[in-house]
Amino acid sequence: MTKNTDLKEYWESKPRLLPSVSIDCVTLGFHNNQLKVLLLKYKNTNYYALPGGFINMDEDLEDAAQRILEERTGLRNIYLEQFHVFGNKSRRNDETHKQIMAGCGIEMKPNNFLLNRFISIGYYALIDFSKATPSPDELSDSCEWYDLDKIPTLMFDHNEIFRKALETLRMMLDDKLIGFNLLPETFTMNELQNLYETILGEKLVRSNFQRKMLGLGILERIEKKMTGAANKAPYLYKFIGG
Amino acid sequence: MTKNTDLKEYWESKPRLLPSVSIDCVTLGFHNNQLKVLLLKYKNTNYYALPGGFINMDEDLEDAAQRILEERTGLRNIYLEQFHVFGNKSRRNDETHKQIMAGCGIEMKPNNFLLNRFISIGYYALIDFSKATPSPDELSDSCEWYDLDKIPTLMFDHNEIFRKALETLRMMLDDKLIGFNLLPETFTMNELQNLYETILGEKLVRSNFQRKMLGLGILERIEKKMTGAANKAPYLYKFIGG
DNA sequence: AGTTATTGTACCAATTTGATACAATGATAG
DNA sequence: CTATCATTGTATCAAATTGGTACAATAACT
Repeated sequence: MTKNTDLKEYWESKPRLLPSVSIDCVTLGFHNNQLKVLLLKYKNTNYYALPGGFINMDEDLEDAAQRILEERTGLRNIYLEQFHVFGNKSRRNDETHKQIMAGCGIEMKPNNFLLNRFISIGYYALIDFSKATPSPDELSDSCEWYDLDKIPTLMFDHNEIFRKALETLRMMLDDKLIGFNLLPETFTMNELQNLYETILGEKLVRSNFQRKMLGLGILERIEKKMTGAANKAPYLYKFIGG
Repeated sequence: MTKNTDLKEYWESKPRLLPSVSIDCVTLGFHNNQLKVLLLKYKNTNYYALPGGFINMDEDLEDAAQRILEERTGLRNIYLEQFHVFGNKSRRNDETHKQIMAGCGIEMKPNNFLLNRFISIGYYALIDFSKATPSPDELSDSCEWYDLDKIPTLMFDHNEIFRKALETLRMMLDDKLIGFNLLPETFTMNELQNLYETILGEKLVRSNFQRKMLGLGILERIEKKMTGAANKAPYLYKFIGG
């Protein structure tokens, strides 16, 4: 499905989708001590957007979100959490839609289903950066990681959706112990602390952080990690859930 | 709109509604030291349900929830909070729907829009029990308060929706200081404590609770409340938001 | 062997929380 | 009019948690 004629057919003869409802995913990864978010750029436009999609008629909401994210990251069974529904009546914009489709060489008829009103269910996804292989969809020519302080202006209300996701993540971080989803199997205490500091946006005192994490009883100490640096080698830890 | 013919017309010629999306409200009040939830009972059936409704095409989500609740309680500008979207593909049941409509003397055609798949956005509402005047909708013959330990089996997944609402409320109670919405303008510290204990489902130590609440700096002490009981009279407090 | 930077942990002060105690106070009973 | 009673507002102290500093251990480099 790369030729425009195929695309056009695809978008006009969509399989049966749940009307009015879409999903947008705030997909976070952690790399080089930086929190990153996955964004699409639509072909031949300057529109950036969160990865998203629609729900098949015979598909549970959560399954739809998993499917959408698998298509963008290659990963299955992603940690994700619903955080808010965005449902203002004028959150979307017909002109933007038309330009995006035009960028793919598709002319949108006035009765195209995409021009109807949609609400969007926001999910945030926490994934292991090193395992994901981002790939764009049919309408976009890039799907890439962006540092949180370098997020461009996104289409519609996607900046607001992102903001709300981060706010929710911050609130849930201690409560649900979800940070580990952003790290590989094994990690050092320093990496874990950097992750927490990045999400919370504040410095933490090292010794207290270590005490707190070890006190939770959810970390298994694996072995020493010889870094090659001129200092004591840190332990590697593993998350033991439950 | 009380005659069946009118009703039938109403349900078959609905104004333009957002397809696939409904709203269900977990409406809580506090009375006689008991937390209570508002439930409907459909006419001539044994089906109980959370108050709910649909979204008009030109209506924001939040406004729709406010409208639905105003219709059931007579109150405007209710404190409410979105807490989850329930979107399993088989969360609703055609047979149940038909029975409910049949209870109102309406025969549902197979293509009735109500028989399509719907997702439901859950809102919880906290209201001043003494100010609400519950009133049933066209399909139900009662709209009443139920003690939390006397909730009947509800239709579809409404018991699950209720459970999730209460779980969310418990988590948010301290964080967002929302409990005050369940009390009248003025209240005693004892009433406030009873409310907290009921929501959290656990006893709290009186002196510590008082210290904590006063320490928040959001309570204004109004005057003594002479109760007529053989003891020291408590102060009345008022919530000062922000 | 000495230097260096970072790690794991110990330690103490400050703060918060849990639990008990007690004086103050409206009403009632004698 | 005084004694009694139940509940309120507040004080107090111990226990637990958190914030901040210190220090020995150690892997690699000089």
